[in-house]
Amino acid sequence: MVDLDKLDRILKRLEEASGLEDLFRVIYEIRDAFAIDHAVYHWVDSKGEQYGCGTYSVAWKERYLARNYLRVDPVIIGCYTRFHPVDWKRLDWSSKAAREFLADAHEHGVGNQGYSIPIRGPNGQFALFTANHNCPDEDWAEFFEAHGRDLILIAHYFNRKALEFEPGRAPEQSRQLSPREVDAMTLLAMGYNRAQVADALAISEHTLRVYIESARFKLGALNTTHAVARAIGCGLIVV
Amino acid sequence: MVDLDKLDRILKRLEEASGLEDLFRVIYEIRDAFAIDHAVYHWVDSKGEQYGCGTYSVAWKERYLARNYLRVDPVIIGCYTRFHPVDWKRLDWSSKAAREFLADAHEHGVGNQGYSIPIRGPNGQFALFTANHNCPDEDWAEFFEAHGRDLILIAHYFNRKALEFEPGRAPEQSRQLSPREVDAMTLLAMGYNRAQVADALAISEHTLRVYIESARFKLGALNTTHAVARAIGCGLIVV
DNA sequence: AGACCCCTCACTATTTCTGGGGAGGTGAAA
DNA sequence: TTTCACCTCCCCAGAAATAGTGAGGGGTCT
Repeated sequence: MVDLDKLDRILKRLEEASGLEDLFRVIYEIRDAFAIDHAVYHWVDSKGEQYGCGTYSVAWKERYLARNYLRVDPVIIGCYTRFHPVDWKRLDWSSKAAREFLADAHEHGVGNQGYSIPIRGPNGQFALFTANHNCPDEDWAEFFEAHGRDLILIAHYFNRKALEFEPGRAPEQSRQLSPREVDAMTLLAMGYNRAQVADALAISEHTLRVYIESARFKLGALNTTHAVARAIGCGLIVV
Repeated sequence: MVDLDKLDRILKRLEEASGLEDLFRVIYEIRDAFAIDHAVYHWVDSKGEQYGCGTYSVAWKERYLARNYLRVDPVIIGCYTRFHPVDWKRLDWSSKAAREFLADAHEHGVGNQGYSIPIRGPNGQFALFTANHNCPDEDWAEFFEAHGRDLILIAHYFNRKALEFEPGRAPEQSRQLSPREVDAMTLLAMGYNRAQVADALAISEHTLRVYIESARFKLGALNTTHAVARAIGCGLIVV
């Protein structure tokens, strides 16, 4: 087990990190401290932008992006609906695309065992912190039994720094919707059309339109569907 | 400082909790273990529903609900846009409503010092874990310097259980979309209109429409916006 | 007291989406 | 081998959303 001093040092290093390069250095330290093959922090934006920081090979990182694996990767898909950190074995690898993805990953040096921790920040920010290794199932179970808590803390501190470095994320209060706008977005997300929403809110359809347009404007959305998608992605409404 | 055994015991208790009553018991243990006046877990839904579990007096809890303090409380408002755990002193107490709220809270036994940890789960779930006490600033700074990490872990485990107990959050992976449908939903969620999506996917707009209708049918959605909302909500697409 | 945001309502013309149809080809699983 | 889900294409009429304006009353914060 990683002793407290080691964990302490890693968290301190994370706290003191002053740039993305520092994070990149720390991720290697984490890998070495836990004696695993790979440690990876993977930021996924609600806009679909992503930022990875990890010990995977450059070739694999590029391939991941080039093949748009973000939309296939069961780790992303699985963790997105979970709070609990998850062992890769418990994810859904049944689809053909997922199996091909897995095979491809193995060929690029990704180990067979994985443990991923979902992390969420304000405005629908989402990230994953993953420990990856190549070993038998029993060893792996032992590993995350022993280090699960450490990894949660590391994931938390890592994301904290990553958010800090992310430009244009601090004063993002602009993305707040007024109560009426939230109502409108919520009902639209529930499948009602404008006439029904206006009726439900007991306002004229003209008024409703003003809300929708206003919300669209605030969210920087191109149309109603986009606005609803963003509102959900940003956690402004619940579906 | 709380020794490891104590933290260990609390986390174990949280892991093994089998009902909301258990959580209620554990929150008192946490308060005693850290020797503070209050410990509170506060779930806030984007719909405005809330669920509190803490050592505050019943009178204060009722007053909080009755006065709809959720919309006033600077702790909620401040933490909602932050990832970092936050000392109450660093929040914005400048508005009149906030100062009145604070005075009212003090009168109901809430201590002057607070340290709140924002926690987020899937589907825009949001909760706070708060440590509250009555003491001088220096003592408080020392407290969360010493116990910040413990509290993060406790908050994480607490929320994990709370999500588990929440009905209607069961794994609902039943509805799967075909790759093309996922593409279509994704691009629609990104704000493209049908012509643009069809163009991006290099298919005719008619074909695209078949995908959208098919996805709509599979998701039991009433229209495109609804389908996109559900696809996001079910984690079928990443926005 | 002025600035600013929120809520409410109105018009017109244009573009886009929806809900019914029908039809052929491919590939994987049973 | 058949079945079944998937991908691709087509028509049309009616319903819905969008763009570009406008205006007035209410509240809150500085």
